[in-house]
Amino acid sequence: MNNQFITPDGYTSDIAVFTITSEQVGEYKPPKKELKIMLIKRSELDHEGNSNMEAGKWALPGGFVLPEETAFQAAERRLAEETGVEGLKIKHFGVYDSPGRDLRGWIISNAHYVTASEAALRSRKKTYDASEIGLFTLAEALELDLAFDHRTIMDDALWFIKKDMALTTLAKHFLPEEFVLSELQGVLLTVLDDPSISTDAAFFRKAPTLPFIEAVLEDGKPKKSNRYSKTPAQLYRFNDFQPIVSVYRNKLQG
Amino acid sequence: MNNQFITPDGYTSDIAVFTITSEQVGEYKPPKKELKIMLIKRSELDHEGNSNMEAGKWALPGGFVLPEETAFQAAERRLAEETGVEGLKIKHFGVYDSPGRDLRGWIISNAHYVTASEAALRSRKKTYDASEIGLFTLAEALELDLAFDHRTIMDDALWFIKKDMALTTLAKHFLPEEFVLSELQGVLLTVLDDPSISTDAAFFRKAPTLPFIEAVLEDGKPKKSNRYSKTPAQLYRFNDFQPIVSVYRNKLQG
DNA sequence: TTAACAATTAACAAAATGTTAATTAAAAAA
DNA sequence: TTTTTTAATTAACATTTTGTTAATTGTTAA
Repeated sequence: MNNQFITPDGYTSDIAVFTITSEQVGEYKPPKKELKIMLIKRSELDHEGNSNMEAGKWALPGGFVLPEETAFQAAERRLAEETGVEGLKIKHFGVYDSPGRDLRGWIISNAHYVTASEAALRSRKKTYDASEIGLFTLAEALELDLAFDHRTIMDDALWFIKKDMALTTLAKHFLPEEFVLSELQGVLLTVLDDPSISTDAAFFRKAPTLPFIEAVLEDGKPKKSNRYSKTPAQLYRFNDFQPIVSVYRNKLQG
Repeated sequence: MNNQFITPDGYTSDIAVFTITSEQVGEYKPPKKELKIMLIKRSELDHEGNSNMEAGKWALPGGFVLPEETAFQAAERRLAEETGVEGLKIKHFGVYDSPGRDLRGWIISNAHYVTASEAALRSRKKTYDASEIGLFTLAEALELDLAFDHRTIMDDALWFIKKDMALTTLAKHFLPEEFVLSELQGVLLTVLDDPSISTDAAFFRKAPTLPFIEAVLEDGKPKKSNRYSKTPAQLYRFNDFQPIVSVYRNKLQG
């Protein structure tokens, strides 16, 4: 087409990949869980040997969207290219288009977040070397001088993760297929600060009644695990129930 | 800059403007409220006299984003240009970038929704003639053959309106500064289907305890209105309380 | 006066939540 | 073998919230 429209200089897809790592803190103890974000270190030269903008800085993975794909597909493609993993939950959460955000020109970033289980993460580690890709706690990431406006994008992504963790069954994507309640609790507590979750008695009384998880059975008997405790703990899995909440129905916290 | 990146052919900002109209159904009765969307009819010729793509079809208002502004600012600008109204709540909710969505080329749409009170709507009507701009009920709008993928965008916008109406104090933007409970109830019922809202006894018992609204006082006395009833009804206003809900705290509906 | 009617309020039963204390099961120590 | 320890429950009960039905209130209009 002829240039009858004012056109941007580029359209990129950026991805904030989050995972929650488990650190064994002792035998028969629930592991310490922590939210981490995956960042890449921008190389000095691009594919064509030209020096790279913002080289050497840490940044969100991503790249230019191709004309025959959507930004969502580009995110899938880049994730597969960079991590070798497919099937992760990808969600668009914002667009970054402030003039001057990228010195290369008028470049629009379509931002996504991804929630990956530790298992997915493990296969990633095989495709990248540690000098180019890293997993950072949020505290660590806040110390870094990130490329472009990726600091803002990361902050916003975190906000969406928190919101979706509270409002949806997002926790599912950080957990194995079958999990015990303390694992769910641990995942939730990495981003949510709520006494009804952090108080064991309250959480363990309420959790088994949550309509979107169900106890796993084996030969008709409750399936239990000793992964994290001497006492066998009931295994649960998420079902397809989509919970709905409303500020006009439920008790509210500020 | 030189074209070292693959570039889109255009970047647009589209706006789904929603309002809730009140229809007087009788004296001393709560009016019938209905959600409506504002659409414009695409003219045959563009500003330069060339024939317009998708001419004659109804479409969301919007337009190309200029290089020195964000899509959000473009939405503000276009709204002001088209409706003469400023200060409306504008919210980004999605990006539409499927190849082929616009026959003119690779054009990315950054989509927003706007929630306008009827008052804001009234001033709009002065700046546009009825043949080019229209307010449609959602039922009416679904009958129309909308331009581009605006049907999809509109459907998605509606979904976000419903979600935000349930999860935030979005209703505020559809109401006057001071309102009676039946007005709030009416607004909510235009998009939410919930017995705890539609059942008068339940709603009127719960609503006065909602932390994000407060009774209006006048000279230290409750301020009341006879707008919609013979019995004076208490006036309320929204305060700044930001309610938080969670699927792990509250009773859930499917 | 009385009927009508939206807007409440009252009263009470039913559910859900918060909290403290007990119980359970298996490993590890004595 | 017995006891201790610890995470994972379960029990019990008080407190809050919610759902529901029935009454009350204040005003207009007949």
